[in-house]
Amino acid sequence: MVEKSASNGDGGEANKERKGLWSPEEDERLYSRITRHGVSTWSSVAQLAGLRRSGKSCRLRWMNYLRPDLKKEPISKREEETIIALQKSLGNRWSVIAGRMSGRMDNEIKNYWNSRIRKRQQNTSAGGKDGGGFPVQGDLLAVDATAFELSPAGEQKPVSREGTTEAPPPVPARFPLFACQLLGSGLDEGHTAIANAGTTPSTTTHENNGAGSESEVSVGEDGRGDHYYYRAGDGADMDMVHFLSFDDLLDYSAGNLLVDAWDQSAVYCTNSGSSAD
DNA sequence: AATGGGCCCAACCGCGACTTT
DNA sequence: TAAAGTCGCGGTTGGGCCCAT
Repeated sequence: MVEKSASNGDGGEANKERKGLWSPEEDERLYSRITRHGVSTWSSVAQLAGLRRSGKSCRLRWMNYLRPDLKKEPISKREEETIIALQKSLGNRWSVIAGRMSGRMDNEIKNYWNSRIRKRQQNTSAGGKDGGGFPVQGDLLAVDATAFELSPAGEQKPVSREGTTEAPPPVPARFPLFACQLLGSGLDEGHTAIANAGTTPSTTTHENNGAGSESEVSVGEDGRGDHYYYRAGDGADMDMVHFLSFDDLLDYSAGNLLVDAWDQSAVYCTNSGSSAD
């Protein structure tokens, strides 16, 4: 499908639209054009930059490759966990998932999912797990997607992804959100705690997407400042939980909550009812 | 060193949604 | 209100790289 441009050379038909891989010169033209003049419409960008590319192609190139805020490094384990969690909750809504991750584009996430995670999932299923074959212990379980769409007092306005200079929304000192990831066995799939914790310690309920039931948990500071503990009301079933600081959840450069922030260092055992270091 | 297979990723396509005229 | 233009999304493809043989 990807037609490796036979007419790459300038000696080709002048009006023919180019396809295939982008040359460094084309990248430079597009980058310069957008950084200096912004984007009115993508088709005009192509014209004004002197590119024989469709507006669509220009948009894709900018969004997936040239944008200065894109992360170039490989997707981390944390990001992978985030992708898994959000895909489970949101399905293949890659643009929405990408919108919740800093510096990643839908295409990249989609490719990552299709080439690695999905295959691993298939392998896991083939390996004897029934049903979804997913998740496995340690994975983030079924985040309630709506929990990540909290819009505190309308502070989160949509942010254009089109390379505009629009200022990000104001940053509250603390975001009233807390989340934790279950690491151990004992709870049904779907347990993820997302709690309002404007005043701590507080008590709230945790979501149970799988079974639909709720039980009470307590939420409070762990004494280190930014981390919060999570304890099931019955205090018996949960082996380990995984904590996030509020700050970790935020990524205001993207104007969205950042879920890619599981704090690997903050794992606590609560089986005995006491948090451990 | 050659080659074949698998994997990764860039980029295209089709289509629906949205905006403008 | 309808038509045309544009954008954005998800699915898919195929070239190139890497690794095992």
